Amino acid sequence: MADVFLIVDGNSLIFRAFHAITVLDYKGTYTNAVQGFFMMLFKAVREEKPAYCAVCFDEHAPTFRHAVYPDYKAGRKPTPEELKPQFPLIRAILTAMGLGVISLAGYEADDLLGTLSLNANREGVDALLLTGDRDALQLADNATKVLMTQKGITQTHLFTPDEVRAVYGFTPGQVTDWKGLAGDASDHIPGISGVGDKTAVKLLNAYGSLEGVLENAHAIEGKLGEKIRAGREQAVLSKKLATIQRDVPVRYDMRAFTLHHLSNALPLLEEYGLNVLIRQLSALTKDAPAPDAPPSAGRLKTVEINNLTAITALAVRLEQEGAPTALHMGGALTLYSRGTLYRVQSAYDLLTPGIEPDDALRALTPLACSGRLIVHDGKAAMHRFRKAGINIAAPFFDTLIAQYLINPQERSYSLTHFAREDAEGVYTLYEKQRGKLRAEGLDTLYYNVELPLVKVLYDMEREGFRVDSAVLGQLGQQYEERIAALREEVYHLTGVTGFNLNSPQQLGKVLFEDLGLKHGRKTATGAYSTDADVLEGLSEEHPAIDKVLEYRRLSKLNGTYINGLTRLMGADGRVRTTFDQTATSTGRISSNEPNLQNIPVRTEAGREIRKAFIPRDGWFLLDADYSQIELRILAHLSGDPAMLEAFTLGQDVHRRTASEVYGVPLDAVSPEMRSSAKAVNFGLVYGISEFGLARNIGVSRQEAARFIRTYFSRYPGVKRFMDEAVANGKAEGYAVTLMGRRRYLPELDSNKANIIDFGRRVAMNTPVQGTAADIIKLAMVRVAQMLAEKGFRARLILQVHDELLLECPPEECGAVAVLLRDAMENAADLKIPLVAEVSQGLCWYETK
DNA sequence: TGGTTCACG
DNA sequence: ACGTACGTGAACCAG
Repeated sequence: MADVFLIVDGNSLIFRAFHAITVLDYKGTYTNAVQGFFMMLFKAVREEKPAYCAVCFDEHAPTFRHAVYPDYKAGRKPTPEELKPQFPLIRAILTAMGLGVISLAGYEADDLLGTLSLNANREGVDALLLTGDRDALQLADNATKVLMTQKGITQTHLFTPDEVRAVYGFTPGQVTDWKGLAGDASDHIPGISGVGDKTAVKLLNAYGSLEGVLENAHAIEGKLGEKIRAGREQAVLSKKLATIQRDVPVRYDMRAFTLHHLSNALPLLEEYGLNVLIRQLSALTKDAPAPDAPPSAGRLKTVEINNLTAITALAVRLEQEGAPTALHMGGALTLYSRGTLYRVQSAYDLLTPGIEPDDALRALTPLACSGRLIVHDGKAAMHRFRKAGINIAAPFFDTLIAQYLINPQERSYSLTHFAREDAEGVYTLYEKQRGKLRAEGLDTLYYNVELPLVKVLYDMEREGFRVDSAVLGQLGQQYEERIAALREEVYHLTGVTGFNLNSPQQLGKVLFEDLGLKHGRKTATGAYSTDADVLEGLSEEHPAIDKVLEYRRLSKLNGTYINGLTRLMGADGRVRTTFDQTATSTGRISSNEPNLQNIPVRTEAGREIRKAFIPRDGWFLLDADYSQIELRILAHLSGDPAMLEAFTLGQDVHRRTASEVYGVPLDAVSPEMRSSAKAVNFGLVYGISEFGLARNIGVSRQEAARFIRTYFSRYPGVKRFMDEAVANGKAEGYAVTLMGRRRYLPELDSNKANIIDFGRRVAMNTPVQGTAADIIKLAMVRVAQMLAEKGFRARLILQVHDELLLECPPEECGAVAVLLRDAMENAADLKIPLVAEVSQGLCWYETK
């Protein structure tokens, strides 16, 4: 048996539903038509089990129609106020369900029914038309049946051609003739006045068609004959009005309108308190086959945007007040300017001048919930919709993220730099980027990692991190007391009172002029450097130095972390960072307002601050850390045998390096040797330079150079990798990560040695740091997906480059810890294992 | 606004 | 003879 395509006359059913069901008022929102409409739809789905389903809507082009037929449907009553807002809601629910929502300017729903059914038949698919409009009976044939609504909302009558004949006494082909003669008051088709249903049937039986009747009108006697002759023109026009067009130029993809995603609308139904529908839908989907694919990255690649008939692109530009300034929908452009939304062309009645921005966004719910949203900065759009009370789907395509992948080093990614600042611009940009991503091998990274990450980060931003302000306050008080004491000590010890210790300039003057200490480096601007490195070198020279260093450390902690964090705490006791997915040249994510990626940990005084970062009551924090991920990546990328072996054997990699470089057995490595070796390993990751290494471990440049030479003789694979990274960067013009992320290296073509050297270090560092970024991003997407799939309540709340933090209810901790570790360790398949360590605690301090 | 410093990976 | 370890963000000062 052929598949069935259920095609619904939306307008007809909605009006019927509205009048059939007593008006319901749910928190000020009328939903009676919504409920009635979906009850009818569900019944048809339940009984007829269609494979595909689309709902068609009228979309008038008033000027055109009125010019041709001035009196056309002039008597139509205006849509009741309580019904108007239910149209967009119904479209939103349908779209969320993944069903077709089809309309085209200048065409009525029945023309779309005629076209869609004919197209389906041509593909060997049967059509079932659900409508209350008897015009549709003309479409009945062997492959198209009509399910006509009767009284109320539950009774329907199934019409085949035979059934039409049995009930009405004429064939489907004669429906238009019949309408031409008898008219249809409900559809405002005049027909011939004085000719009713019965008479029309008799006339058709006698003469076959309207034309037959008119040709023989002269022979019809009496008053009837007069009326027919007088109504000739009316009749011809009426027949024309009743004739359904079957060649509407509408574009859509029937096969995309499966019934596998109906339950995606449950959140929306819940939001409007449509409990009856929730129950019916649950029953309906219980024994339905499983969806063909979860809503994941895979689906994103297969959806063809050109086949969509609904709105396809939306640009939301967020200004300071957060109002959208330009909205664009499926070829129709609407502009929002100074409090007024101007409609150029629109499918939505809600988009009229004077509308509130939030209402405009609500009108766009169908698109936003459809998973077909193309937007510049999807995460911001998700937040903006959420502010209007709407939870939208993850973006189908994010031009901001695409632009970042194409070149992660732009100064700014604001839309104006890349496209016209409206949705048409966004759409055009999308089309260009799609090809570019594919051409540059960035497809997989984009669709499997960066794009799905947008929603993961959105959820993390919404979640936030609970902070105990009492702990923070207490700590702040301790810091401040100590800071005040230190300030006085410095004034006393230096003999200079009242200068600003926070001013490097003033401090430099006191230390290097007043006290005459010998200055170290100078800064780029020629001032005395007073940074910690320099001061530590002077520690023995003057007792004030150590006090200054401690003052600096505590001021930092108090200013940035105690005061800064307190300022940014929400009313619910949580801080919410903003993750920036386009901030770094290497692929890392950054965090700001507040930056939660630089909360102190290295010193005990600072680490205390982590005691203020806590889970919600009764829950735990889970903290998962990659162990030495960058060195593991370096080992993988270089293939160096000694380095690979260190990780294969599970050795302490810095100790192994020391053993190699100093030529001593592993157990003969002293802490100092290990420390120097560790600095070398860091240096390698950063793109080694003798100068940098020398400065970092405090040896001469010559010694550092010898150190590096020795290292490379022990790790020739690493040496080869570094040389090749630079050579490849020079040849290709960019550095590349394991997953294909690029960073361009114009520095290598500079004629300044220092710039070229910088380019060389970047060429060496980017593949390492960038690959680590690729890997943890993929792990985040997988963790989020697995938590959702398994229905865990645990959620991601923070990423710190090689570390993931989750908030987790106690009963899930064991299972989630395992899931986390697995996801992180299997996010990439390297020549050596990736290792992630998970710990659990009641504050961030405890998880270390 | 840019410079300096310092918190993190 | 340069100026440098790679990648960030925030606070503060100076102009």
